[in-house]
This record gives sequence, structure tokens and C-alpha cells, in this order.
Amino acid sequence: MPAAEAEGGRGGRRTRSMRDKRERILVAATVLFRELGFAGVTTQQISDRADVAAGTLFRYASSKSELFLMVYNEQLRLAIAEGARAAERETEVTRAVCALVEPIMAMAADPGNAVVYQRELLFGSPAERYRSEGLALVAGLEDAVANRLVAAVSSPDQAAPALRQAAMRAARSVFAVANLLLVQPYTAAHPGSDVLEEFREQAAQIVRGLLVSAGPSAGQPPWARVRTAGANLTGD
Amino acid sequence: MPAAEAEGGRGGRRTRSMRDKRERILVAATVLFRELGFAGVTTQQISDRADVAAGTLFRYASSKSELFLMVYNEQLRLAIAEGARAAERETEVTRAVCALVEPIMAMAADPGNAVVYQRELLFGSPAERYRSEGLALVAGLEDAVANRLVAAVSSPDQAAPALRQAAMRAARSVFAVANLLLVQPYTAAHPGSDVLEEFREQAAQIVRGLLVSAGPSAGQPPWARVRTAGANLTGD
DNA sequence: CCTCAGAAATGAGTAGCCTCATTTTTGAAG
DNA sequence: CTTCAAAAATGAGGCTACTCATTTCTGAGG
Repeated sequence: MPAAEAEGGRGGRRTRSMRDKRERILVAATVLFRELGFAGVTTQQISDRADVAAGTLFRYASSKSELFLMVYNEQLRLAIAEGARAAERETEVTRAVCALVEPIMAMAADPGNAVVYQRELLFGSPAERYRSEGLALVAGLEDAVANRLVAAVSSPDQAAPALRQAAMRAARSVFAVANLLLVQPYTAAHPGSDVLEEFREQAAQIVRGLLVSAGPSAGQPPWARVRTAGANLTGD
Repeated sequence: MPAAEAEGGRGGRRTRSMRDKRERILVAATVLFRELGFAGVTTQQISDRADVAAGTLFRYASSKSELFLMVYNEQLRLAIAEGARAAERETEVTRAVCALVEPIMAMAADPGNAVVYQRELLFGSPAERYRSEGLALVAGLEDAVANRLVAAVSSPDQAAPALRQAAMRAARSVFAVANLLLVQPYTAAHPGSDVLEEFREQAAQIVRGLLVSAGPSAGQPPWARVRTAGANLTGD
């Protein structure tokens, strides 16, 4: 009987050893990815540095990509938290929405890894643990944006479902825009433009679209009046 | 002297041989990618089928990804052309914009390859030939969308620069939304929703945002009046 | 203490993309 | 026809992510 008890509760040599290993791997991966970039690192280097065999790595993360997601999910979590804090200080909707998302845009300071992170998050094979984790973080952020949009227009409890839906849509659009702008340095599609500034403008445009009306099928409820709130984003 | 002449003009055994080879490779790649998907095909299979050596493949496309882009750029070209044709038949802005983009959404009928195409286009290594080609196609489509938006509001020749800029932004937003929706089946982020319907709604919202005003810094020029044009997308 | 079953670790092996030193082909000039 | 240089083709081999049969370890029961 003490069996499961003594083991599961806390220590247990086996459990501890695995925890240590996981930690060593995480640290090694973090350092190496940061220093050499995703493509510049081999899984060998990581396993060497973590002092485990090559094969052992794949018992803790099913692929190099997953390893990468494991490392950078942490950074995303931090960015999201910072965005939430910053947004609380804003009263105007559009500003608040931007505040929520901008810390993520700032991750692009390290263009190489930020872009890889996006790629793996969007296109990694589904149903992998760390990918889902990252996607959940993103979904949470989208919700936060949608909530802020709804709050700008009515009190949360009596929000019409149609409004909620329109707000979710706007949130997703904002997110899509952020995504594409993050890769932009890499596509070199629209050079010369300031990415952050562009993001603000596009976000403002989308928010305006939401505020004009909740959508074609909503029959113009009262809050459709709030037309141009947020239009003076750059004005003050 | 006849040197460059006789060769460059048309035939020339060498040139012809290379053309043939390129063609064989393209055909082999097209068939195999279609039948087995990007990941399901090895470069060996392609070179075998094209009846060239393994290494020869990489003289015609610098990587498996480029090979893939080479094949699917063609499909994108077709989709864009079809969109242009469909858009001419529409009078209402939002509908026209959707018509332009929707054939691309339809490419997602083959989810596997459509998603890979997006991935390679967005994240492939820059400055590769076929990637640039694909990006140029996309840029052209964005321009077409922007033009249609501008036309909805003023005659093209006297369009204010601020309007043009705002329209480009909206076009890019629409595009970003399309991008994300295309990967959605793969992220499984927002299941249950009809992708095409979602696209229309989000696009409508963005267009509305543009029509409300050209942007904060534009000082509300006359065309800012055109507020809710296109709001009845689903209504008729 | 010993035994033993299941978990975990291991690292040699595999597959597949791509490189590059070598070989073959080409077309012009003598 | 022969020679030659430049272009193109070749395919063995490198590199690296990942697998899997084998080995090592762990902790419980006797």
C-alpha cells in the first residue's frame, strides 16, 4: 500500500530523476535555441548538453519542433500576461486591444525564432502536446480581445449573442493581421513599413468595422450607434 | 558569331534537352504530389519518375519545397484568374472582394497540400525563385482587392493617397483572415464553423471598417460618408 | 537479501534531403 | 575530324531527425 503513496506523493528516485532530466533538457534547449536558432541546433547538441542519450530526448518531446514549442510557449505566456497588464491601464477600446496583442509583436525582436515559433504553432502536426498548449494560449488571448471588445459596447452580462459573435470575429481578424505582420519581415512582401504602426492601423480599422454594427444579420441594435469610437488612436 | 545566335534563338539540342527535362520533372512532381501529398513523396520517387538522377532534380528546383511551389503556383494562378472573372460580375463591393478571394479558399478542398503550400509560401527560405513567384501572385491579388475597394468610393484617378493606403490595409487584413482560415482545419482552433461563411463575415466587417472612414489621420474626407454600404451582404 | 516485471534509457540503425567531386555532353573553333 | 572549355548530369556520401531492439534501472513482494 505505501507503494503508490511513497512514489506518487513527492520524491521517489525514479520520479525525481525524470524531473531532473526534463529540466536539463529544457534548459539545454532554451540556451541552444536562443544562441543558435532553430535550424542552427541539432538534436544531438541538445541531448549532449542535457547529458542524455540521443534517443532519450524523444521520450520527453516527440520531435525537435515540440522541443522548440516547449521552450517558447513559456515566452508566449509571459507576453500574454504582460499584454493583459498593459491593457488594464487603457480605457479606450482600440488602444486596449492593441495593448493586449503588442507584446507578442515584440517577440519578433528575435525574428528567426519568432517566425519559427509561428510556423510550428500553425503547421506542426496536430495533437502534439506542446503545440496544443501553445494554441490554447492563443485562443485565450483571442478571448481576452473579444471580451474587451464586448465590454466596450455593453455590460458583459447582458451582451447579445450576436454581439459576442461579431466581437469574436473581430478578435480573430485582429489576430490574423498580427500573424501575417509577424511573418512579414520574412516574406519581405511589404518592406519599409513599420510593423507595429501597421498593426495599429489595421486593428483600428477592424475595430471600427465591428463598432459600426454587429453584423448584417443583427438588425442594428442600439450599440450600433457607437460608430467612430477609437478613431482618434493616433490623435492624442 | 552564329554561336549565341543559333543557340539562343530557339532550338539547340542543349536548350531543348533542358526544357524537356524541366517538363518531365514538373509533370512527375505534379502527379506524385497530388496523389501522395507533400510528405508522402520522396525526391527519389520524383527523380525516378522524371527519369533523371537524384542530384539533377536540384538543378531545376533548389529544394523539395521549391519543387512543390513550382507545381502549385500554377494552381494559384488559375484560382486568381477565376476570382478576377467572378468579381467582374459583382456590383457590390463586399461581394466583389469575396469573389476575388474565394477561389483560393476553395483550393483548401485538398487540405493537405493547400496547407503545405501556405506554409512554404510564408516560411520558405527567402529569395528562392518559385517562392518569390508565388508571393508576387499574392501581392497582385492584394492589389486587385485594394483597387476594387478604392473604386467603390471614388473614381480611380482622383483617389486620395490616404484612401489608397487605407484600402491597401483593408486588403491586407482580408488576406490575413483568409490565410488563417485556410489553416484552421489544421489548427482545429475553431471547429464547427463553416470556413467560407466565416470568411465572408470577417471580410464584411473589415470592409465596413474601411468605409466608415479612411483612417484616423485622414480628417474625414467626403467619401467617409459611405458608411454601411455592403452591410447587407447576406440580405439579398 | 533475492526475484522479477514494468518503466526508462540507450545508441546503433534507418530514411530522406541535399551536396559536390567526378563524369558526360555540348557546341564552337581550328 | 579533333580539341577544348564550359555547362549539365550524375550518384555516392554527408548530415540529421527520428526509431526500436536491447539494456539498465527501479521499486515491490517474498
